Amino acid sequence: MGRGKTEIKRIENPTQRQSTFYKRRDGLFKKARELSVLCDVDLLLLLFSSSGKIYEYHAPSVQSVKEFIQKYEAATQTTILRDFHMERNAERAKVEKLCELMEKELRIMTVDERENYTVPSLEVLERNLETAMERVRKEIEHKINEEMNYLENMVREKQEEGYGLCDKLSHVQTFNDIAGASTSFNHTLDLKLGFN
Amino acid sequence: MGRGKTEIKRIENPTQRQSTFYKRRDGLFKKARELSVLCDVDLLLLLFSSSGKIYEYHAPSVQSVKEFIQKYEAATQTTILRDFHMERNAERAKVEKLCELMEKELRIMTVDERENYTVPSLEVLERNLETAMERVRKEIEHKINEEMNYLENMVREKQEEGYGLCDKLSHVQTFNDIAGASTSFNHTLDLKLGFN
DNA sequence: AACTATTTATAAGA
DNA sequence: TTCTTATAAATAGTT
Repeated sequence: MGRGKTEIKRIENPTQRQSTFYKRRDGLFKKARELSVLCDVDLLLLLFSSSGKIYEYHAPSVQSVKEFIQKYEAATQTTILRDFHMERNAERAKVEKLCELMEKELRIMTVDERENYTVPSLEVLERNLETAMERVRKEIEHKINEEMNYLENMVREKQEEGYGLCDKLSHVQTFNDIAGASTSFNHTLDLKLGFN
Repeated sequence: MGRGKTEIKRIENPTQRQSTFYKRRDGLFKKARELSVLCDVDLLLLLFSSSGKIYEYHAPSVQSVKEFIQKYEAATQTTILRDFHMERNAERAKVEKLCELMEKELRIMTVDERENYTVPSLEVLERNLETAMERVRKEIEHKINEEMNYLENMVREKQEEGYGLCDKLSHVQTFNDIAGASTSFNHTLDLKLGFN
């Protein structure tokens, strides 16, 4: 368009570049708006001019940049989320195993070192240890479940909004069966182990 | 443009809307590219078609959506992206805290119940306990690090396979900075706690 | 910022 | 979808 054909390469003259920037930026924003209105498209356009200024446009249907990007993330980062889940589950299993082993070792230790204790005293000790471990394990499980539910809900929400990955190659991965979830971490560790 | 003037309002006929979408989407992406090249602009364009497909364009100078968003975050003082790393670290810290608390509680317990033990015996016990906890903590740290490395490698691999979002218009998102990672799980828990 | 000669985008039709 | 083409729209060069 215009009085001469323009080659698409960086305009070296700063004045001309600036002038072209304004005109084309306005043109681009206008086109973006038209597309979003005509075709019912959710759209976000962010740009930094060469001088570092930010300009942004988002479709009327889009509430905020943040909202939009999070949608985008949900649609594209499913893989990462899934891995995150798997990792988390593995980690959880490991922590549980650790706890079991700790319990075991500690029990052995206590028995070994207490030959002269009375049986009732040993029983009390053992019961206390068991209670403690039970609580610890429950607490861990609880926290992990919370976290899982949180993540699951987040993903489901995004999904229900109808966002998916494009075309044949990238499919949204449904998490329904991946289980997974995450803690809201709103609990203070309460590990009073019941010995007092 | 075209054979008739078009009013800018939602096109109700789905066929026509789809057709217009393709044409204008291509036009918009072209304009975006031209602007970024001509005027040296960092630019990101993301859109969801009404059917939920994602299309994206970012200027050649932009490595990835993530990188761009981080720049945007820095420039606007906002937080948009979920930080899986930080979440992971937070969780790890919590597990460590758990372990510490367990250690503490168990130590209190042992002391409480052993008034008639000799001091050297108590010291041995305490030393053992400490060694055990040290190992447990190291083991956890080690496994988590392994896991992180694994994920990191996996993500890098995927990237190199040229994994991308849709067609010519959508660019592969580079995950360079998403870091991440995960364990290869090739270790057997070796938690001989050193009491034997 | 404005003005236009031109180029470019695209609506409608095939 | 994709192509063709008449026409509307964008904009380069200029003031």
